[in-house]
Amino acid sequence: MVANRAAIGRARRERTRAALVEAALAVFARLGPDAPSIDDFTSEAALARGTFYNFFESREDLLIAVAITVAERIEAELAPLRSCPDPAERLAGAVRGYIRKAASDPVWGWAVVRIALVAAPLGTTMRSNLTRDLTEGTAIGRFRLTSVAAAQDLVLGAGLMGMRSVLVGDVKAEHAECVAQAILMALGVADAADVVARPLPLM
Amino acid sequence: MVANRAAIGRARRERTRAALVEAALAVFARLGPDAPSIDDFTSEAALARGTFYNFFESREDLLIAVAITVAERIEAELAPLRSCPDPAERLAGAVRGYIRKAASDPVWGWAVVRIALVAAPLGTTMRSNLTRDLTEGTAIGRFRLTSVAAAQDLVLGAGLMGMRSVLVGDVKAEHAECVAQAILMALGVADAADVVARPLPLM
DNA sequence: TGTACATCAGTGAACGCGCGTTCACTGATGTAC
DNA sequence: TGTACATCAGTGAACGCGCGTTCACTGATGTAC
Repeated sequence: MVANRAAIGRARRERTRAALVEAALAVFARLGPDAPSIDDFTSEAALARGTFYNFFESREDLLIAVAITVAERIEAELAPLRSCPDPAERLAGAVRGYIRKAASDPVWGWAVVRIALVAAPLGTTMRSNLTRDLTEGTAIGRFRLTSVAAAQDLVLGAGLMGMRSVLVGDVKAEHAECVAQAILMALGVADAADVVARPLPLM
Repeated sequence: MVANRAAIGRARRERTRAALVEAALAVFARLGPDAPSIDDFTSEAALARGTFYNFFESREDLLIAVAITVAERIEAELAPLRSCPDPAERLAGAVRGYIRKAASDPVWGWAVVRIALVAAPLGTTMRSNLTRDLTEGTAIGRFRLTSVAAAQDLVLGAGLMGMRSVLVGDVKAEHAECVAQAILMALGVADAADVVARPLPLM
């Protein structure tokens, strides 16, 4: 019994908060950002309704917390990819990683598909690496683009729809690679097929 | 006073229903598919709340009616495009048409962006012409695809994100053409830039 | 032409459930002596 | 070591508003004579 009361209390609070966020992730994945009630979250987490207000001010607030968690989870898995020198491989790897993770963790996948365009922290995270890869790839002549904004729309839109198809389920196993390859072709990458054939360096 | 009562009543009902659908279009565009209340629709249309139930059974029901209207509106404008012999030009023209219409009619545009993936009639309409163009274009060697499903995801996803960017507003005037060109490149169309440079045959 | 009647689209008050929000309380756990 | 006390995370009953849904009614308009 060395730890003092304050630290123990903080740890307990932190665990409860995490349970609430995890439950909310599942609820948002199932119902989208606007439909769920406060009770949906707390009963999913097996907590009393009043507990919600010990941690969050509004549903919006909780949505942001979920978006941060969802983003952190995939970015951690994709970390090894960031050290790859080829922007084309990094970009394609990220697309493949997101789609593959949607397939292996559908709750996470549905959460992303449902909230990515609504919850700022998630959308921002996805865009930041993308912008870097696009500008660097253009600078070194790896990509040929008419417009960075259009390329962003294409990568993000195709990626999200790719995740969605995998989640709905009527699609073959290499869907992630097919989508990634089509995206690289749009960016003017001649060896798109080769880049996509390489193994993914995941955590 | 030749028309009989029944016909007059039907016409009046039809006008009221149309007003409700039009109001709902604006409300869904503003709030998305799940957030609005019944009162949001009727007060937007300046009708009594009870009137809603004279025409629709549920919000879901109204959403479907809106989706049909939204789809019909753009398909009518794009009708001349369907007689074009080149599937690449048809597909690119549809993408350009959707994005350009989002720019010129933002209420329509936001409605599409918000409900396309949720309301079946709209998504189905968008997919049906797309599938036809993709399979025909592949058959005659105009497109080179690794996967039709991946190409569908790419076109639909990029198109919707392109519309969204135009609606959010931080994008240049030829965004529609840039997105369409990138999509054609993804489909292996060598003369993508030329195809996209041609004038759009709209109604 | 004028009047009395019939129809029915649209109204809005009323009901009651669901849900957001509050807050006095519980009981688990650490601390003092 | 044992007991009394303090803290505070989590509880859940209670309140009341918002909103979905119903339904008796209104009044505009067509029809009969």
